[in-house]
Amino acid sequence: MQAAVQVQPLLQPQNQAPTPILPTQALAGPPSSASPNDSVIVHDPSLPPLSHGAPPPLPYYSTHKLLLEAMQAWSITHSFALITTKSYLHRKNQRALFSCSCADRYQPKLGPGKTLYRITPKTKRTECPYRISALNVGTPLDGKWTYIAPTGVSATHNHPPLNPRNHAILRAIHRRLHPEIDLLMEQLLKEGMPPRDIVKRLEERFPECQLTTTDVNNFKTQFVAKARDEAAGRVGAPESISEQREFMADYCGADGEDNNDNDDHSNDEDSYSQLNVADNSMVAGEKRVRPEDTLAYNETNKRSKSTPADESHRRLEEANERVKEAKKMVERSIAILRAREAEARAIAAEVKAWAQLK
DNA sequence: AACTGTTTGCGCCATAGTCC
DNA sequence: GGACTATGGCGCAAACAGTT
Repeated sequence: MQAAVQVQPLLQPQNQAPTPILPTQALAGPPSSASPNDSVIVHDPSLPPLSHGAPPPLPYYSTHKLLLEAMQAWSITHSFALITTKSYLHRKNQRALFSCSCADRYQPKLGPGKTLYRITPKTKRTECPYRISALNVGTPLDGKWTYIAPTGVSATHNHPPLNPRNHAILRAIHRRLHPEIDLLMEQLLKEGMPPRDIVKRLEERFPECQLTTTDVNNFKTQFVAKARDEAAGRVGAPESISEQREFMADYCGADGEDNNDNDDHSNDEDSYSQLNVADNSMVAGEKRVRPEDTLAYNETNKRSKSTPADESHRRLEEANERVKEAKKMVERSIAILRAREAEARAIAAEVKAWAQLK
């Protein structure tokens, strides 16, 4: 079993010159009289001024995701959120671009008569130029992720401080950094507590996250679906493709994808179909299954079948194998969850330490 | 070859509508 | 007024296309 990803120790201080902190007053925001319905980005005078410039020097991290989490922990204390907008290879080095969550431009939809229109005026996108380049100065296997301090316009925001109360990404980041929030929410839901009471309880325990009853209801929807799947016997396998790949990367020590660019993909079609027929849950190297592939496989499989008794025996063995795999996955999932909780606590401690140093 | 932009699909979340 | 549900916006990453 591969060891859980560890936060790398600080190898050396950042050698970039610290970015000058620009005036902390945010650029022109909506007028203070604007109602929440007029604009989503509403300036809340109770919030601290929006930070510009670079985060404090951070230790190296083994993955860009861990670096992002550390930066997110820093950003939410400065009333904005960072998201990954790009992840790519640059001269054999892995790089990623972290942007302010308001960075994107809202893309109007094409309406009747080919006229562009806005479906919703409630977009949180302001084309904010704030961005940070992250790069891996180590190897893909032994990552040493760090960042390049933003300068000039890239170090500024074009919107007021964000309030978690009306900015879902901030709340989502809080939840990611504090897995206890989800655990407590699950526990209270199991006890049958109504959403508004759950919100009150969570606010007492995690005042900074500012959850809403909608968050609780959305969590409840997932929670109920998960419980239904478990009752139906679908346990262990992560749901999304990215989770699946991440899970298998941790589980198998690989990235769940074909690492070798020169791999022969000629058998891919077969593997897609076999995965679909053999197991409804997702497995390593999961690829989406096209209906036509399933039909083609079923036809092929029908022709190659031996006696019904042999077939039943084979299916029983396969089923037993799948049960064993599912059990391993559940154990591994629990281990990963515990490791991530520890990471989140370590990151939070680092952020606190930086805040105190400041 | 390296880099950047666009498209696509999945899942999470917000909102509006409905019901109690 | 609050809970619940359906629907659509948006974050994110991968794949692909286009450009330098």
